[in-house]
This record gives sequence, C-alpha cells and structure tokens, in this order.
Amino acid sequence: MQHLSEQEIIRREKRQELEKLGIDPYPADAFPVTHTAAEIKKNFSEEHKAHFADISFAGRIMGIRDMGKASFGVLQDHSGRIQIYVKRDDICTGEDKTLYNTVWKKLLDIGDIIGVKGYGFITKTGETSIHVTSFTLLSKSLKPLPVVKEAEGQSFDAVTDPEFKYRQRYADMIINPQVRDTFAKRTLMINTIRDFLNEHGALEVDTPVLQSIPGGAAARPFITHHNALDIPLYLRIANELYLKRLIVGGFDWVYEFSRNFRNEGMDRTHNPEFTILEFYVAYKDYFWMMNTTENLLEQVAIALHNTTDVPAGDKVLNFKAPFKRVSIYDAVKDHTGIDISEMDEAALRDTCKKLHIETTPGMGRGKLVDSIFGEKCEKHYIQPTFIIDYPVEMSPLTKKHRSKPGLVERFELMINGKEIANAYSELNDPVDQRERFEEQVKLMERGDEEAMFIDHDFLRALEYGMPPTAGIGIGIDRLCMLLTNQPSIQDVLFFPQMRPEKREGEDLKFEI
RNA sequence: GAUUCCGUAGCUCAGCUGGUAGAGCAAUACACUUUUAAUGUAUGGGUCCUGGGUUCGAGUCCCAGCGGGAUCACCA
Repeated sequence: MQHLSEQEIIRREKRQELEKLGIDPYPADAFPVTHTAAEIKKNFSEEHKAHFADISFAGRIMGIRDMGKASFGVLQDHSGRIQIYVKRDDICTGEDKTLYNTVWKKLLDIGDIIGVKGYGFITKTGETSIHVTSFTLLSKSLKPLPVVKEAEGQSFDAVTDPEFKYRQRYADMIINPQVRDTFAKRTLMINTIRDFLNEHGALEVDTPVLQSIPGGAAARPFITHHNALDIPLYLRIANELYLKRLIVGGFDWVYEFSRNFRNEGMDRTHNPEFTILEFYVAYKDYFWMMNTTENLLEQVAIALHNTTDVPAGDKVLNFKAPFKRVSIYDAVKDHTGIDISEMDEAALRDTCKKLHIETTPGMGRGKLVDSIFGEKCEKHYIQPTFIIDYPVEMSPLTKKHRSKPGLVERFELMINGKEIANAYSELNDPVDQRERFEEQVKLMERGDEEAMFIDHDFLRALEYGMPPTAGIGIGIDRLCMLLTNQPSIQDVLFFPQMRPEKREGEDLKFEI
C-alpha cells in the first residue's frame, strides 16, 4: 500500500469531487492551442490586441493568487509562464457560481494542467496576461509539486537536493525551467554537428551495440548473454572498429553518435553510458582532422552563444579557430622541465618516482608517459589545445608517425583541463595492426585489465585494404558540459545513472 | 572501491552542552473583483533515513547499514 501524505489524500478527494460534478479529471479530447506564453508576452500590445482577442492556451498551474471574486494564476507551457486573470462573473455568467467558487477556487491545485480561453490584456501593474472567459481541466495533479517562488530574478525555496533533481527529472524540469534550456542546447549542439557533417557529405550510420568482442578502446565492458546463440555479448565500449570496416567497404566519410557503455567508476565527468561522436574520413590525415575539428567546434560555439567566447565557471573559453598545437613531450617539458622524449621504460619509471606519480609494474612506456601528462600537464590546458604525437605503446590503432620514430600520428583535444576529443591517422597496415594487437595481449598478460582483445575479423577487413583514413571521437556529454557551463555530467543527461531506489516489499530480480 | 560531509513536515531550513518537534512557503477554513514571493485571521500536518547501543530520558552521543554530494582511484 502506497503511503500518502495529507496533501496527497486531499488531492485524491478533490479528484472524486470533480467526478461527482461531472468533470473528467483526465479528458480524452484534444485541446486546441493557439498561442504560447512567450508569443503572447512578446507580441501583445494595445494596437495588436485584435490578434489576441481569441486565445486558447494550455499549461500547468504554477501559482494561484486568490482575491475573492477574482483571482490571478500563473500558467506554464513549454515556452515560459504567463499570468491569467479569472473573474467569477466572467466564467459564471448565470446565477450558478459553482464553477468559480468550487471548481476553480477549491478543486484546482498548483500542478494541475488546464486549458483556458480568453483574450490578452495588460494589468494595471503592467503585466501581459490572459483574461480568462472559460477553462477546462486537462489533467489533475495528485502529487504536490515543490513550490518555487520568484521575485526580481531571485528564486525562493528552490529545490536544491541533487538526488531529487536526478531521480525525478520530470519534476525538476517543471519547477526549474532553466534545466530544459540546458537540454535544448544539448540538442542544438548535436543538430549543429550533424548539419556540419551532412553538409560535408558525411553519412550517418548505425553499428552494433551488442558486440562479441568489445573493441576500439581500453575499458572494462558490461557483459550480457544471448540465450538463443548461448554466447556472451558485450555492450560496446566504442564503435571505432565497425566504422573502419565501413571505410574498407567503400564509404568515404561515416559518422555515428555512439552510446557507449563502460563498467567503471562514476563521478562528475563519468556516467556508465555516455555518448561519443566518432567519424572517419578516407584519404585524410590527422592534420586535416585538426583543421576540421577546430572549424566544427568554432561553429558549434557560435550556434549556441553567437560568439566564440564561452563562459566556463570563472573562466572564458575561446573557441576561435585555429587552436594551439603542442606535442606531448613539449607539454611535459613545459610543465615539469624534464625532457622525456628519449627515455626508456626504466628511465620513465624513475621520472615518475621523482614527480611523486604512482606506477604499477603492469604499466608500459605508453601508460607511464600518459600518467606524467595526466598528473602534471592536463589541468593546465584551459583554452582549446591539441596535444599531438603520442608514444606508439599507448595507441594500438594509430598509424606510426611519418617522421618521428616511436611516435604515432595522434592528437587529443584538451579544453578546460579535460580531454574532449581523441583522433588519429588510422592504422591501415594489417601486419602492423596484428603486431600491435599482440603487444596488447602481452600487456594483458602483465595484468593490464584494459588492454585490447584481438579482433580477427577487423584484421581480415584491413587485409582487403583500408584507404589512409583520419578518425576522431568527440565526447558529446563533456562538450555539452563545457558549452552549457554545467559542472557535472549528471546535469547534461536527462536520467543519469543512480542506485535504484528500494521500495517497501519490493525485491527486484531479473532472470538473464 | 577509499576518505569526508549530509539525511528533520510536500519544499527550503532552524533545533545549543541530551529533557514533550519549530518557522516560512505549500495545504485546509474564512475574508478580499487588477494581484504578482499578494495580504489578513485561524487550523491541520512528522517512522526526525533504517536498525542496534549508551542513558531515567536520544532528532541530538556511539556503532552498523541505506541513500546522496564532494574529493581520490579507474576512465572519456
């Protein structure tokens, strides 16, 4: 049995009262909407009032100010909030005042969704409002909504509990309209990227989420089981190897907004499922990819902010192309004063010790370099910066550098001290690729849990011949955090992962 | 996974060295025909996250658990 608060019981009683009066609290009829709150507020004026003489508006009641024989309410639709004015003798023209005295004043609540008909006017305090001539209950709300009051841009008693916001995003969006703005911006960002790619002739594709070999990245996967085939399957950690197969197949430019799944820790910048945009372009290299990436991001910043200057906490990020380019060895030299470019694994290990960076025996040369960069350099790159030319050991899918031995043609894009994108000239030599996979197997044997598996089918594809190709993965959630100035990934995902709520008497179990 | 802070009415919060559980908003009732955090008067509403312990007595102190945040580790 559901435990109900006093207010929840009262609302259920009101619902019954409405039904007794012959009012369906959940009518099936469509309600015609002619105007939005934003349109009325923006365009209403005395000289244009003819256009607002016959308004039909629907929204959620967010506030009621009862004045006796008249009252004011605040309705909210997707575009914003607007005041309504309800006068007893206007909605009850005859002797029977039940509709006003009982239905409007007693049986409606904050949170109910109603439709109103009426006309636009401006109150004597100057607020554009709807003078209501009739109203219809469209949906009765049985659960009291936290009431947030606002005055002069300040809000009072706003719900700040993150658990409430993330578990009950629907309620969060009702009472905190700016939350909807963040998600609208997320979609605008994705649409801008999609338009950019489509305009350049790219083809959007879908590749498998369930994979029998979780490839394309170094991460721990979620595992599941397919009953009919009686095999384990993994939720993808990346789609890279599938997109490259499509390049082998003859497409020149493919992309996918890939929902990836990694069975690792959660924090402000990590959710177990997250979105990466990957795209692969034939006959290009990583220099071309840097140019394309900075142009793309400049365009996205302008689409969201009308400028390349984007606020991020107390900083301002400038997305004006071109971005700075720094080699990883120069980055380490700049921030530690140490030249690690010629060091072998043992020397790197010593350097880590000097810099107070913890190492494990499983770490190869690549991971050691990565640790030094991650600990000492990464956080300093606030403005968009390409870090380029990584050691070969940490990049098993990347083409060897055309002129610098021991390095690969790879870049990561750092913004506000975080990695946003990772790209390379793709390795297309099947013999080299097979050797790199075999190196990964050795790392796995040394205890590296995230080393890659060998994907023999991918090698077979490469053996048919893949054109020289540039590829990139861009962290969409993190980019969205930057561009909407949100400090947590939970604020750019509608439904961030949470530990399930325990309910009384419930014992959730699923057979696999 | 580790450390640390938090959990009191529908919401925001107070509750001191342990002594009958508080406010504002929301709700209920009444008044009020241009208010806007409307106002005035009155009323109801609590598993103080859960379970143990100490104590004559626990919202408060101790232990364990549950949930959330932050930091760290892994990672994008």
